[in-house]
Amino acid sequence: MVSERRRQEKKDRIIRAAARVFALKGYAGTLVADIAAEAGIGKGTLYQYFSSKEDLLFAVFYWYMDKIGASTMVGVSTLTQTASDKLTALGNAVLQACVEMAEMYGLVIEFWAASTSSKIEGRFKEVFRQGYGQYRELVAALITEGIERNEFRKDVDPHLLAATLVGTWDALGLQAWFDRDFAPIEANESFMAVFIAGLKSDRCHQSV
Amino acid sequence: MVSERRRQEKKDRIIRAAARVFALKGYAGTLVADIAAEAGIGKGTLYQYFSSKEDLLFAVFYWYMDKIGASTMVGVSTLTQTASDKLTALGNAVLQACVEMAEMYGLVIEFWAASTSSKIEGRFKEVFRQGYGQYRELVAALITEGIERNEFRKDVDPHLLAATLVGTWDALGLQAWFDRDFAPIEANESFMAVFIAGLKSDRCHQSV
Amino acid sequence: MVSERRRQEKKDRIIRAAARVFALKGYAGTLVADIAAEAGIGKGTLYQYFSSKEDLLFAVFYWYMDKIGASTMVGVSTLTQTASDKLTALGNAVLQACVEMAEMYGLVIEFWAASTSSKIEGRFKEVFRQGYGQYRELVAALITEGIERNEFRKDVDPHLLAATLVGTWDALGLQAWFDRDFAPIEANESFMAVFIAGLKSDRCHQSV
Amino acid sequence: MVSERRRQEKKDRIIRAAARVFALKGYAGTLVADIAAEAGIGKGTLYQYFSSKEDLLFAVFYWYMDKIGASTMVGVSTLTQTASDKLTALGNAVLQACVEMAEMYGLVIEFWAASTSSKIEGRFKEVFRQGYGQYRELVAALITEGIERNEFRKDVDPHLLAATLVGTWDALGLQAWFDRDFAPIEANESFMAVFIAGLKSDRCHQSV
DNA sequence: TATGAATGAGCCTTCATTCAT
DNA sequence: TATGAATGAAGGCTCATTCAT
Repeated sequence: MVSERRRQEKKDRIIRAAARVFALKGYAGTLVADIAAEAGIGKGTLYQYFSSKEDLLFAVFYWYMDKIGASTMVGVSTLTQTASDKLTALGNAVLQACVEMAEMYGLVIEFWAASTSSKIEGRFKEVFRQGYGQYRELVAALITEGIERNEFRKDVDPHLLAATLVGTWDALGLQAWFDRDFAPIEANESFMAVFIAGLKSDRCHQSV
Repeated sequence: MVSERRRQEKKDRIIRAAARVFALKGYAGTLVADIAAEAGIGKGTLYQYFSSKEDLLFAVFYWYMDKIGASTMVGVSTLTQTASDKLTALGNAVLQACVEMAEMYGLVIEFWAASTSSKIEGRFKEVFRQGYGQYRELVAALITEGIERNEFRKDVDPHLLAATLVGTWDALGLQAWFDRDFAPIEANESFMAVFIAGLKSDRCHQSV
Repeated sequence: MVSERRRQEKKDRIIRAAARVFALKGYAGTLVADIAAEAGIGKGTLYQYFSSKEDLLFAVFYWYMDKIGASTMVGVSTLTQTASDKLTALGNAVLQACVEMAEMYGLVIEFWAASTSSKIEGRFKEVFRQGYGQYRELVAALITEGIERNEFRKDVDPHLLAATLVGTWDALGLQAWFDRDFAPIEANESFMAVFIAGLKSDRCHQSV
Repeated sequence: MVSERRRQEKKDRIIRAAARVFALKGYAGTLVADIAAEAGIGKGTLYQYFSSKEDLLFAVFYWYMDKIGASTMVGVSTLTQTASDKLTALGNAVLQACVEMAEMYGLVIEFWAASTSSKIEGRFKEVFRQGYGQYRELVAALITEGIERNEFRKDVDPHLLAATLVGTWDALGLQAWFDRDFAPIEANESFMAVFIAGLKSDRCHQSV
């Protein structure tokens, strides 16, 4: 029996190969043979590590969510002072990850599409919900922090805004994937300048 | 030969049936037989109106874009005074359309996913680009209008912001589809309050 | 929709084609494509009538049991006078059916083999049991009739003997299939002469 | 190189393991991995002793024929006086072997089924023919002996009867395998009482 | 024109066999 | 020698499309 470590490494290699192919051709458009070829292994070998094409999609999904989560968390953990800066930096970090994995973004769409297919809906939706949930919590916490620090106006609902912000970043990532000329970070900075100004505006008005 | 009018009516009926089924089961998960059954016709008949399943997806796509466009335009055409109000109202109109066609939103994902499939990528991407382009133009025009009316600060890039705003609304619609408890219009109003405050904030600062 | 009658006719044609191929090549050795070719239809068509290869094996099984049952019953229903004659004639009728369907006998072995495969064991075994059960009942009834008519000795167990007789005929059929030079009917007449003499022997001894 | 003896022992162990698994799951239903596991060796090791799965089936077949033959011969060699007793005892010995190896009987069916598969038909059929041939010869010899000893009537064909008797015992064995509640030896004694009475009946009639 | 029975290309998956260790 | 990971040929089944009615 080979070491568990070797096995896991091979699984990872297959997952990354599958991620590339799924992202490029979509789930339905991908042949198991394509993935095997991309991973440099035989078709049968793949089935020693994953029980089905669908199972492999799940594995790619979890891997991707982890990866994105890690990028985001790294971005956050290295944040500095003000809530404003943290928010902007968080968005940029997420979008930076999107840009760096541009060719992977197609995956997200495949995941959404897969969550439509009734058979597997449940498994995907739940993890999606959790992933986005954590993410939104993080953003909401930063907004709340800003409010408590008297940086932001007090009459906003952190959770509603967080949901929207997360959506915005998602959409910028999507757009960057769709149109490689689009610069999502630039757009985000431009946007955040306005948005954060809005978050601070109440203090401004109060000061008037 | 039946009248061209009758033929078009039947095509529409098939398109709407296909839209429902695609939205529910996804493109890959949909059988041509499902669509025929939903449309109340025979499988063979369908091929007298559309040359292939893919062709039908295109038809649904065009139909959907038109429909969304119309909703949006209706929303815009009934707008009132200030650019701020117009922007908020436009977003709400779009989201209202999303909510009303909630069960159709799955289509958008299918369209995105389809645009990944290399075979048909081109056709979709172009129409997508055009649709979103028009939409962004509209939003950018409203922002420009606000700037010119001295309603908004002058140091923003209307096109960048427009791209972001459109993305935000898209994302809220997606989230509403994904989580039926999510209230996108409420979220949008909360968000737009902040965002528009930000757009006006420069004037505020200037006035200080 | 075609008439139910046409559909049933086609099903029968497929079943007979499948029976020929299964008998010739065995279940495992048979390709679905072989059966389709033998039936003169496309592979896909077969699946409009049977949900799987295994399902088709069941259909062949039921068809075969019916057919054998019918032959047997016909043989019995036209029987004449004495229980001795009836028994011999029944055996001959069964073996006659075996000879006529010689190329089908392989099926029986496939059925037995299939009943080993755990997945389907239950379905087969039960019908087998019933089929053989009826058959044995019939033979036992004839022996009982012979006893009551004072044709046969009274100290025999009709059911035990019936089980054995049925087995004997089965085995002669098997042997005839295995070795085309073997004449099962001749063997059966030779055997039944002795066996029936044995059944009558007690009376003979008594008469001494 | 290990001793030839060790090698043969290991081969035997594999054969017995294969026999158990083939009998339980059938040839087609058995994975080579199952056999290896049952034999407590690796899959690859198996191929150092047998060149293929089919080859292993042949080995099991020869092993089984030997084993059955041995049982039978043991039964015969310990037989006593009269031909009647010898015949009954032989049948009982065979059936006793069947009962003792009940879980192995499935093998016989697999062998029959395998002999249907055109690829290997020849090899099996020949050995089957030989095995059954020897067996029938033995029975025919006993019947002839009975005739010569004036124990049995003279107007019977020993070979035809022998073929039938062997078939009967085979069928009783099959039935015992199929229905574990069936008592083949009891059935055989009941049957042989009648059959041997029939074989003696001519003398009776002559004496009248 | 409308139908759905017929079709077969295409693809996922299995598993006997090989081979590097 | 022993192993089990790797392999890919083979085959069951699906489903978009065609076609006879």
